[in-house]
Amino acid sequence: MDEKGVDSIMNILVESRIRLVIADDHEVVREGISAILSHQPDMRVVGMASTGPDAVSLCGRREPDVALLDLHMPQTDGVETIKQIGDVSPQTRIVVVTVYDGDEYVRRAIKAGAISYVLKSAPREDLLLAVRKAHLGLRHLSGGVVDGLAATRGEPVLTPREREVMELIAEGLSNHDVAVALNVTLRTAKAHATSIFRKLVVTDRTQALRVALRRGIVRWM
Amino acid sequence: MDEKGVDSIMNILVESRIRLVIADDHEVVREGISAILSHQPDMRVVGMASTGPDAVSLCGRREPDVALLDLHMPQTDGVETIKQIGDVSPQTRIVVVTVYDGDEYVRRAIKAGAISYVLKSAPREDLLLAVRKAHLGLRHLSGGVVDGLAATRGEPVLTPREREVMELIAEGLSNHDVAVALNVTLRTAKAHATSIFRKLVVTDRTQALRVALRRGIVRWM
DNA sequence: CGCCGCCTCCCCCCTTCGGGTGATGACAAA
DNA sequence: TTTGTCATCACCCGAAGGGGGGAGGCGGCG
Repeated sequence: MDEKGVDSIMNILVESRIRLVIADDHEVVREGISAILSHQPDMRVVGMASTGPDAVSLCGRREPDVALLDLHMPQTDGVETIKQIGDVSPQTRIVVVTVYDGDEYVRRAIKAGAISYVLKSAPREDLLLAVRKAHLGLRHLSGGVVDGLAATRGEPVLTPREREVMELIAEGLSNHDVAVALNVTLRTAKAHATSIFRKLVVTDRTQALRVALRRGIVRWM
Repeated sequence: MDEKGVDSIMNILVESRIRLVIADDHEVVREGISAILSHQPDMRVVGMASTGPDAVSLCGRREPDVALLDLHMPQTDGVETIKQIGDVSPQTRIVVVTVYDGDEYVRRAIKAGAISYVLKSAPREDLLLAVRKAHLGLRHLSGGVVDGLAATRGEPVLTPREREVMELIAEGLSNHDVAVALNVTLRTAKAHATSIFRKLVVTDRTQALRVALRRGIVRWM
């Protein structure tokens, strides 16, 4: 093979690399993911962002094959960001990379359009596999995530109204204040609370807050 | 200057680099910190660990100038790890690198022997500055951390017993169960709870849990 | 020494919470 | 249509939570 042939093959290889965008508010994490991925011969990081809106506009401009996205960024609703990226760059597969393994986070992210969910604590193989599978349109979930989902499978899910009440409880509101906030009577607020406690298998609002935080039913800051 | 001269100067430079150990349970974070620091001409990463005990033994073997330590690692008490590193490698300066900005975390880490406290969300300059200052024995705190400490300065501090009660409350125990757990009467448990609520400026245990989590008075998982 | 903070316990009082049980209308799926 | 879920509201009632005040022992500290 002559020089030209090698060159064109090289070009094809470079051009066919998986084009990646990384979005995370922690610089060390961006650098870490970038360091791991950009050493892969079949991958290429084409942009990084540190906020949700930046990530959206970046994906709109670069239209990457895969976007790695942290759900938790300041002034950013992770789920909303996923949807917006889907709007501006429909062919981009979104891999959520985060520390949260609450099953509600996973559920919502997947529902919003994310194809995969990888934990920051996962080994790098997991991350690499998720990216490559995502590029092929295949779903991939970190081990811990799958366990979490399996453990809660079949468990009752909070209704929208109940989740709303749960969020107010998580903010420290009493049943009375919840009732006022939602423009319902105290009885109704209590009924929702009781239903929530039953579903979360707890006996009071403090325990409910614990479970809701762990499960990702309410977000923390 | 001849070749040999250049070589020996290079050797001196390399040998005089700040020797670093990185401990974090998230591989992407380890890689990120490593990527940022190892590109600095005056720094050199001599080891990485992913658990507290590993970090301790690693510091014992390598005796680095600076150890970057995440407070939150599985099966690991961050404060205890700091103390142990101080024991096995007294000349190592410990820089805590973490996501938590609760002032109690900072207080405890500093008290246990950490010289600095940097947030993962801080810009890389902050991290680099902290490492260089730590090497010189100078304290450095991330901006957000300083604010957090300033905001709570002069505020009442929970007594040891109160913190103990707060932790039980955070685990979802009722006043009665707290009393049983601590082998005191219900009145005493309630008295502690009341005192805690007054100090945290809240009206009930659910709000107390919120504040305690945010302030780092109790740890989450 | 006296003072103060901490921990312990006690009293009374009222509010809030949570369980049990039941009911209504709305709306959607089968 | 029947069935089911959801959201709303209701009653009773015991348990728990929380505020107020007070008090004794104990240890540190000026």
